[in-house]
This record gives sequence, C-alpha cells and structure tokens, in this order.
Amino acid sequence: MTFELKTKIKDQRPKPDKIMSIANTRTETIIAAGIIEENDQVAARVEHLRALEALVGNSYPNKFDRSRISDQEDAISNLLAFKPVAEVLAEIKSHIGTLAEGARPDPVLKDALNKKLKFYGTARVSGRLTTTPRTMGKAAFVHLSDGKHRLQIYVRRDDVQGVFNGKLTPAGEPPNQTPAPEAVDGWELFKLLDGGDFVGVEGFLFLTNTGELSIHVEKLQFLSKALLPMPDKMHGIADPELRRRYRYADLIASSLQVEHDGLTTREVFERRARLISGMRRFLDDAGYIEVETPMLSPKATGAAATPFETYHNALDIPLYARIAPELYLKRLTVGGFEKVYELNRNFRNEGLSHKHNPEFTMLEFYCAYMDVNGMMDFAEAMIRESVEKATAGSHLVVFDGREIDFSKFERLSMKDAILRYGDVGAVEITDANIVELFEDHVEENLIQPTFIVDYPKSISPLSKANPENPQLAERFELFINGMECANGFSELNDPQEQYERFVDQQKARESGDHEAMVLDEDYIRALSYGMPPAAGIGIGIDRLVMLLTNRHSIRDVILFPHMRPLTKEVGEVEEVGEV
RNA sequence: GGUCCGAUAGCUCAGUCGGUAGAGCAAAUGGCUUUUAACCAUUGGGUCGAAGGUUCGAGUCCUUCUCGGAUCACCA
Repeated sequence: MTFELKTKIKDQRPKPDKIMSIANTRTETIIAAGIIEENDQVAARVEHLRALEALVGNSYPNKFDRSRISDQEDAISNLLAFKPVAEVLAEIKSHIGTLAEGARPDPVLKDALNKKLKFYGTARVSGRLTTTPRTMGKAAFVHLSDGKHRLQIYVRRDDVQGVFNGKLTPAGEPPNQTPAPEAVDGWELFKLLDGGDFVGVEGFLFLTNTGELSIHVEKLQFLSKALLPMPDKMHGIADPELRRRYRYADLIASSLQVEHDGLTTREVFERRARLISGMRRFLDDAGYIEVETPMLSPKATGAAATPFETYHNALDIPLYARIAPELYLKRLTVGGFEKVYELNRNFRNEGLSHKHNPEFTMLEFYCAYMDVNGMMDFAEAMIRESVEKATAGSHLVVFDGREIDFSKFERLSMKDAILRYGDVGAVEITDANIVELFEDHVEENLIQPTFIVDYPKSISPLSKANPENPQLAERFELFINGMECANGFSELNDPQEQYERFVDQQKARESGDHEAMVLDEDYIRALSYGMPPAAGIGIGIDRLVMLLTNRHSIRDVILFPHMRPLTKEVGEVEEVGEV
C-alpha cells in the first residue's frame, strides 16, 4: 500500500529518457534530473566545461603519467618528502623562521636554493585545484592538492603550453577526420579552470619571492571537472549535518586545512585507520588469527539488543543482521582456534544518539586458557600501544579539554566504585540495585580508563561465575570518559549451565524483557564438544576513536553515518497512506 | 518517544519595535607577469526550511509539519 503510493509519487519525477531529450549535453542532464542544483555557480562551470571541450577535446581523459621518484608514484606528498626537495624546504623554512612576520627571504639564498632545485629537473604532478586561481594579468598562482598536501603552481601566459586530450566523438556519429592539434593555448585552458578542477602539470620547481615551493608550469593538461563549487576555503562545510551527508565534500575541505575541534576530518579518519591497524598488528603479533563470521544469521544473539530483520527468499527463512559475533567466535575456540579475533560491524535496531549508530565497529577476540584478569592485562597493553600508534607516540589525549591518560588503567569493583564516586547516601547496596546505582551515579565519573569488575551474574548470561563469590560474574567493563568502551569476561564453557542461563533469559523475554538474550541451541551443541577455558572481550572501536579525535558524536568518526533521506517524499507518502 | 535550540544568496553570517532583503567570500566582466584568505573597478544573484493563521502589512508574532543539533529514557 505504502509501496504503491511511494512508486506513484516517484513516477511524478521526470523520467530519465524525458530528461535526456530536454537536455542538450550530458552535463545538463544531471541538472535537469535535479541531482545537482541549478545556479549561477554551476552554470558558469558548465559553460567552462563546454569551452574546455572545444579546446582540449576529451574533458575526462583516462590517465596522467606522473614523474617517479624512487619506487613510488609522484603524489605531491611524496614529492615534498623527496630528499633533495625536503632539504631545500628545510633550509628555506629555517631561514624564514628567523625573519620578521611578513618579511621576504634573502634573494641570494633563494636563488642558490633554486639552483639546487633545478637538479631535480622536470616534475610532473597532478591534483585538484584547491582554490580559484589568483590571476594577476598574465600570470597566476594556484594550489594543487593530492588530498593530503598542497603544492603551489605558477602559470605564466608566455610559458605555458596546453595539452590536447584527444578528440571527442559523440556516440552514434562518425569519427571526426580533421587532424588533432598537438598542443593548444595553455593560457586559454588555464583561464577556463575553476576551483576544484583536476589538472596535471609539467614544469620545474622553484621558490617564490616569499619562499614557497612552487612548480613553474610549462605544460598544462586538463584532467577532470568540478561542476559543483568547493567548500568554503576558510570554514569548509560548517553545518555538521552537511558534513556527514556530503562527507566527500567535507574531506575536500581537509586539504584546505580546515579544522574542527583541532583536527581536519581527514586526520580523524587517518587516526581511526592507524588505531585499527595498530590493533590488528598487536593481535597478529600475539598469534591471533583474524576470522569473519556471519553478518546475517538466523539467530540474533550473543548480546542484549534489538536486531534488524531481513528475509532470504531462496532459503525461505528470516535472517537477522548480527548484534554480536560472540557465539560464532567461541564456536571457533571449540574448533581449535585458541586465539581468534574479528574486527567488523555489528548492527542494532535501536535509538540513535551521540554514542549510538545503527551499525558500529567492534573488535572481539578470545584467548584459550586465559581468565578475566589475564584479559584485562592483555587488553590494557593492546589499547595503550594502539593508541600510541594512532596518535604518533602519545598515550595522552585531550578530550573536551580534559586529559585522558592511556598509560595506566585502574581496576575497581562495582561496589567500591559506588562507594567512591556514587553519592548515594544511606541507600544500602544490594544485588538488586547495584547496577542501577552504578549506572546512575558512577559511570559519568569514570573519566580515566577504568576496568569495573565484579558484575552481578544475573546480568551476565555468557560469563563464568566468580569462584570465590558465585553471585558475581568474572566480568569487566572498561569505562573512559564516562563511556563504556569494552566488555569482557571469563567465558562460560559449561554447556549445561549455559543452557540453564539461556532458559532464564528466555523466561525474562517471555515476561516482557524483549532484549533478553535469545537461546542458541547449536551453540549449546558446540559447547558440548568441549570448549577450553577462555577469556574474551569486545571493544567499541568508534567510541575509542571519538576519544582519540576529540569528537563528541559517533557520527563524526563514521565516514557515512545513517541520516534521514533529504527528500520529503517519504513523509508525504506516509500522510497519504494513513488517510 | 519527551524537552530545548536551529534553518535567510552557492558558502559564512547580519537583519533592531512587525514597515522596500543586507555584508563578506564565491560567480560574471575588465585591469594587473612572484601571489599568500592577493588587490582594484563594475554587474548579476533570494519561494527568508514547508504549509496555514493573526495583521493594512510577517524573515520577524502564533499553530502544525520537515530536517538537523543538544539533552533525557533504552542499548555498546
């Protein structure tokens, strides 16, 4: 019903073939379809693209050969790190460092360094124009970006030759027989460029009067068009919503060095990548094997959460997006993988918040013959070392103006934590209220990394009991800045007891607790083959990244977080559907 | 789901007590052959998130809705 209405409304949009017939060029097509907006900025860029096609032929050539230094492609970042270039840069930088603000470097030194740069010969680099060219009559400066670093190029009318990209033959038309020019007017080409376009250049390196490394361009080739204007050069994309919706544009602003809370968006995700690779390396080096277990599973279990439900047509069964890989990983310890980990997404169909996204990344790992205490030791070392990898050597991070120290994790029983932090007055701590007291009064006070231990067994259905106090589970959770970042325990491996705990959960489920854990009979069967004593942990990667990047929302550490669609169609349809 | 805040030019924002819609950047045109958020001159650019209401008159006041943010409840 709703579906039909939705289709009807969608049908009212212009049909693609209709759009094609209105539009004259392929560029106007995407404007007519409403995919990119129609305004004076876009119109100017479309005009420039047409003029460029008339000048250089193919406006989207297939490749650009960049010069090679050592064994790497000459990305701008690599060129800047190239030893002779880096030495010249270091020299000019130390010289400029001694100059008064705004003063220019000594021309004699500059000329000497420029002679050194001549030895590099011709450089061929390519990148995106980060800004609109600063044109001064018959010469201009503009920066090229490889996404990470910027390099200035200098274009003079009398020195620049344009490259012809090959003839454009519209589909269905016979090839044009007129001979292609070998070169085109480079200055004409340059004047048609907009901020954001991609070009390849060839020329020689030099230092400008102000001491900035630049390429004096001799050949200029057009590589790709930016039809949409670039983000604001000072503010980037200021609206957090648009930064998340159009992450690609948000990332472009990173090459303009636009920072938010001290880091560019690119740096956030580079740091995230280094944390994850640090964790992988630590686990690989410790003899763990990485595995992938089902994302789609007939049982949504291993955690207390509401799953996403889907359906497999050929099998004719419902499937659930996994809420945790835990029970599969422990099946693998049964199978003989003594050290095993999985670093991947979990899905929970629950509310969104600054620390909850419907899909989130979790690292889970299990180690046979280890108990909860060994796991805390190991996890502490792993997190400390990975954090240092992510932050280039520091175990200190500043979050929200507060310093967090990853060098030492405190361990505190839940009860002691309440006695220390919880201003609970004369309330007696009992098995029934301890968790509530902890969550309400303690969690927000756990700023420095703290393992909380001695959880009630009743809320830990997959955990072994503490041998000294059977009412407690051998379980811990790691809290940092008031956020739960990890959860681990000595894994329950007795199939009989595990079955009974599942049955208890099932009863809780039937009496209304819809998030109580789902019984998994095959898991009980797996345990019946015998599982070694083992400890396991799940670490919330996104939350750790938040702490390392001073981001207050999980959506700022996920490249493409889920957002409501921009179109209003859905809302309109729902209203109609209810009538 | 509850509460609070926000949406104005392509971007960043101002808009006083309800009285003709503003600036900077970006764009277009012209000038300038080592600039640094380049500069100078000229020009164009608006469904004030959407719908309704109050009013002689609404960007501004009221109601509803959409989207987003913050926060509370549940979950990691």
